[in-house]
Amino acid sequence: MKAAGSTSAPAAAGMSPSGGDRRSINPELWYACAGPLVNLPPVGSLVVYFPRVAATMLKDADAQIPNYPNLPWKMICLLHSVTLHADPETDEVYAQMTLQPANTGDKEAFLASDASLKLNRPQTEFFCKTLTASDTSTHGGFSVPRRAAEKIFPPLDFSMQPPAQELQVRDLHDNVWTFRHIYRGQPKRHLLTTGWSLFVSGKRLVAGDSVLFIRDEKQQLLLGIRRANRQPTNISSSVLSSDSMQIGILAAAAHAYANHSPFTVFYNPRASPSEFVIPLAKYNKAIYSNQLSLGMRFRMMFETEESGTRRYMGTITGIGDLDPVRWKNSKWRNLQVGWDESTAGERRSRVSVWEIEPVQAPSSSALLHDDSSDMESLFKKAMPWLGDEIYLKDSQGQNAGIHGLSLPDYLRSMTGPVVQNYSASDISKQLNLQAQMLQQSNMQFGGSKPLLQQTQQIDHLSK
Amino acid sequence: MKAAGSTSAPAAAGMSPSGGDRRSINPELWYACAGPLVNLPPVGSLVVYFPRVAATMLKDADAQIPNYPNLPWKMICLLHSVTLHADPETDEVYAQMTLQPANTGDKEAFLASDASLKLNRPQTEFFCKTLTASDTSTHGGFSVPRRAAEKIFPPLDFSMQPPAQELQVRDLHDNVWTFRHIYRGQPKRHLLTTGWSLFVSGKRLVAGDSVLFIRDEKQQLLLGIRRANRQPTNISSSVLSSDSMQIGILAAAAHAYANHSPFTVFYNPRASPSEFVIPLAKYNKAIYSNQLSLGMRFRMMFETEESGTRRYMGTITGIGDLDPVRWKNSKWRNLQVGWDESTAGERRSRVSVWEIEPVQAPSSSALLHDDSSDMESLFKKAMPWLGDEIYLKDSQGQNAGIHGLSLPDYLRSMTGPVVQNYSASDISKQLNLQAQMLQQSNMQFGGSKPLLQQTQQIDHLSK
DNA sequence: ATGTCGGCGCCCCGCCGACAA
DNA sequence: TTGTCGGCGGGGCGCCGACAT
Repeated sequence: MKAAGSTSAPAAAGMSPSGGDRRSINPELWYACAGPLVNLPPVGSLVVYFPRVAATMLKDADAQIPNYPNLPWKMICLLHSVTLHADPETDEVYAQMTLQPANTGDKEAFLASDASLKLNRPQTEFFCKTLTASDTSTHGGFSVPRRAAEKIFPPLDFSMQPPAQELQVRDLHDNVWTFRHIYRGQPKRHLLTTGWSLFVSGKRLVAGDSVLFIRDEKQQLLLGIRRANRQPTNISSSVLSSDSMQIGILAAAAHAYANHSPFTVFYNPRASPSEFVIPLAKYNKAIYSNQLSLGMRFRMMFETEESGTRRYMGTITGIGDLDPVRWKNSKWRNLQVGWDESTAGERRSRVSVWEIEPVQAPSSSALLHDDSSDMESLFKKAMPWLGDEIYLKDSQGQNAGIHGLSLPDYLRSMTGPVVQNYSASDISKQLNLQAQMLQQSNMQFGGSKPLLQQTQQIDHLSK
Repeated sequence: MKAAGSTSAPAAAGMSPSGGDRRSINPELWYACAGPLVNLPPVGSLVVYFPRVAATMLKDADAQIPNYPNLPWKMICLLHSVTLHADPETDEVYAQMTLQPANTGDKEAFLASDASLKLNRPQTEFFCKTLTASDTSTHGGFSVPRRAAEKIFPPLDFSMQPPAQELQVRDLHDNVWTFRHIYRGQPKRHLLTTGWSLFVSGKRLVAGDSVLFIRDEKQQLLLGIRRANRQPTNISSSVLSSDSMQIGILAAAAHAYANHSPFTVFYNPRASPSEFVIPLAKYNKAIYSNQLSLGMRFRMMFETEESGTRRYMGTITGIGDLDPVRWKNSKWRNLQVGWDESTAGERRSRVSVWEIEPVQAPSSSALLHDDSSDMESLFKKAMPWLGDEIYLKDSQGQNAGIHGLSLPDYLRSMTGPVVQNYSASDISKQLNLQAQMLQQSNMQFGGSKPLLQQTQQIDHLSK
């Protein structure tokens, strides 16, 4: 019974080449690796792209690079495509997005942008564990947290002594890893033994890195990794100076902006401290409906140790551009904040408006007690972003207003032929934002009626 | 005697952290890894930079990238600095160069460029071996070629049975590797045993990769690696699209060209099929003194399997730009050639003028039998590049001539105060090219007299 | 519930000469 | 001269429960 090595598990545990090299990444696994806060905008929607933020992600200093005066701080773009990737060496996940500078006159795209406000990332059963020294040493296997094993792994046959099974798990590149899953020890516990050390050495995992198992819709087991935050590996190696990379990002954006031509950006959710591609509707909503003031309370979502989420509360302590000269009117991270639970530099001291959720004083709402009577001001209050700065030619800080799309036009566009592609309930979901805000405005148009009809009525009234 | 494992070699063989992380790369080792043909121009010299070639190295296709009409095909630049690097992950060697667009009026720099025509890379005792399956398997050690061991390693004490010693070898990052060097077997041979497999796995070497040992001037052993040509790992991963990288290279060059500001380029000698930074004197000499014609015979240097050099002979079969439209007048690889020993696609079918050595018909020389009598035409023949296209504003193909530097001025500049920093013999070496050519022109100014004096005499005569 | 450790069996790493190319 | 192999000895990989937290 002590014959430890006499396991009948196949010796062929380990990586298998698995044919298709360029197969597409499993989105559920990609999102799981990217973390709970990541939510890519859908293809076909409008987004706000911050080229200078993207450039800054590479390298903070502003050395000998041109400043591209004709490149605006933000560009409104149509998101043509999103491709999910994983670095074959490191398994680092990243997304490739094709953007094209666009007019907000693209009605369908604007609706899609609104639609993206609902969470459209796949929600999958998963668990994530940070590897301990024991997990990564060559001395033993992987200790599976009890809840995790019961939730994700196929149930063991407890009539066996000890209960054990072989798990086949695919990684981001569709390589199959084989592990022996056994329930043993005193007290009893779930362990991955045979095959585990090959995985650790193959992926070059060290204590502090995380491993993550999910069960997809077909009950297949998948696994991904998240490396601990190491020192940011010097990007500028062997090919291109980081200066040239910054210039490349800025020049590519400037060229695309001037020609309305498509271009490509890369987004690495775990390496980038912040996003530089934001759904247009999310941006507009935040900019125009959050009444900002010093001392205002807000909540903001953060990722927890084990890939969960939790909200922290904070207070706005300052409003102003990060750098008054170079970042004038960028509106990116222009809020200075303090946190209720402050373990000093743990959380960022600057955030962007669209990252926070304002905390409403529960007793009163400015909108509720507003005595406006004419429809137009009601609209302005309900969808205030429609009036200002919806187009992108504001690189110098002046708002330019909507080009070629009046307020009634925009509303009519929502009921035009394009919208007919959506079912009424789809529209209802996509316009969820407006619906909530309209209802907040105390406009009694029919309670729970589909919003499409509401909008049609509004359209008529506003003529 | 069969006690194989009872070796007294320390078990601590392997990598040592070795403190200083950012210590500078050993130039001898760097050049050895770079290959026998690589010869970086010296700091302070003038070079010709081909921005579009540098961009093309990344990616061949010309997708959505702007064409930068104001960016010339070649830029004459002052080489401010050269830093040698090695990728910490792969040990791939590369160089970082700071360039600044310059006038050829910089006399000192022009001289330095001439000086660079002599081989200034360190010549070091070394050997290079391509690893066999046995060398990289876990079954055994490394079989050292006899000549190599005798030339590079410290001599063994052959009174021992068997003769053996411990070798301490530093890699590019100054990590120390310890190997047991033993002379044994029947027939006798040199082997590296203990410590070798740690090196192979640590560097992730596979059969086909090469390892390279050198003994530097202080009798220290150093080692480097050259990986076999694998498929070019997709550059555009996780940070930047290859489009943006191309744009970055072009825009950085264009910006620097417009502002005469310094910029940075990276040169990877083993990944780049060709150089895009050429000493100005080498370029000019090739362009203006090689009388090109169809059918002309030439020789060209190639790297051999084991890091040696050999010349192949070929014939010019065509003269013309690579792409008549996009690459008009680029002069880069504008020669179509055939090779005497042709194993089909083994050698490139297109080369640049400065890569080849024309084969002179030994019986006659156009210069020798020329009957020109006036000095000016003699100069034109001796240093023909002085008259034409020495400055860089020829992006559209027209030559622009020297700006602000007449022929006598240029010659006088060679004897001006700046030159006083060099000793007479230094100058003699640096002007080696001109010396040879002047002598070819049959100008009898004093035979072996230092060239500085020759030039002064010329300067007087030309007034 | 789970991280670390001592115990220990056996796999395979790695050193050896034989042999052939 | 040097690439590959069979032989084989022992170090360490890796499976086990004990024990602590």
